[in-house]
Amino acid sequence: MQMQVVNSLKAHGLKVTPQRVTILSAIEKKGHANIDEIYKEAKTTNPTMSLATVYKNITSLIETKLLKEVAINNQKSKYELSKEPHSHLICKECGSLEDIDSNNLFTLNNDKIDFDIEEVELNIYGVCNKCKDKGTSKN
Amino acid sequence: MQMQVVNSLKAHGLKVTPQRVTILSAIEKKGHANIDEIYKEAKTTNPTMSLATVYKNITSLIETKLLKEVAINNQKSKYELSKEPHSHLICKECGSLEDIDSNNLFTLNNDKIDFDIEEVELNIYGVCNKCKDKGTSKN
DNA sequence: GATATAATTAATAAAAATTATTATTTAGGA
DNA sequence: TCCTAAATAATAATTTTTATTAATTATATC
Repeated sequence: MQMQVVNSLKAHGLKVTPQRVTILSAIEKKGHANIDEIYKEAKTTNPTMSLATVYKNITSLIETKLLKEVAINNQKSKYELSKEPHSHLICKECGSLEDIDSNNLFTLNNDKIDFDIEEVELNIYGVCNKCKDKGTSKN
Repeated sequence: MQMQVVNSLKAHGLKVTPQRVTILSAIEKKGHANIDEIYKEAKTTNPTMSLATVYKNITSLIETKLLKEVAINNQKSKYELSKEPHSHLICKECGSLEDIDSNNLFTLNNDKIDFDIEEVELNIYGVCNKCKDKGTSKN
């Protein structure tokens, strides 16, 4: 079995089920995938896998920070294994998504990357000053 | 009527309907809003407005670049009026979204912004080299 | 290794979100 | 003002996501 995936589940306090191993392996194989792609890929290994199981596990895998959601304009969210901070090249034609290293990103001007950039978007997630003052209450 | 909104619609070749004016005004008022928020706000002005109309118009307003989708992890997409390139501060507690100027962003280290940054994400949209070579075919 | 128990799963139903259909209305040009 | 294509409201249909439940299973403890 995928020892890396198994250890990762254990390290995050999740039971090691074949479904979870399959889901994580599917994502690992694909790099990034949306729910349907994960489900389809997972079924090749585990044909009895239920779609609801995929949904439920994606949620808990995100909660335990094993996975990361990548929300994308005009597409269903994709999911990736948690890894070093990085950015994405998202193709507006085919929808493909590719990791890029964020480190040397700001030498991008000199055409080192074969990609027609149409739009650059930086999203900063965190906790706003209101919430910081209020504790953890939702509003 | 909202002259600015009316002119904007005309300039983008869309018919000026009260529904569209209402939708754009609602977004303008809110700054950013998801479908439900737009619908709710729009109904205060136009109580007979149909939800399907909101969906359909959001689509055409995005197609004509009058609106921009902001896909967000763990939330429904929000929509904003097209404007100068900028970034967003997205609160993981309350889900609030605030514009920030991208220009002086990289002096951010020195705590000028009252926001606990947990994650910075830069998404670059465009056309990949494959699609560039292939024309406009989808795959 | 066997057992108890809480968590997980498959199957399914239910709910929520989005898109399609259609008859009617309307915006904008002739 | 009239014509026509586009837009709308109402609704149905579809798609996506979540909840329910009985059966199964992972794992901790013996």
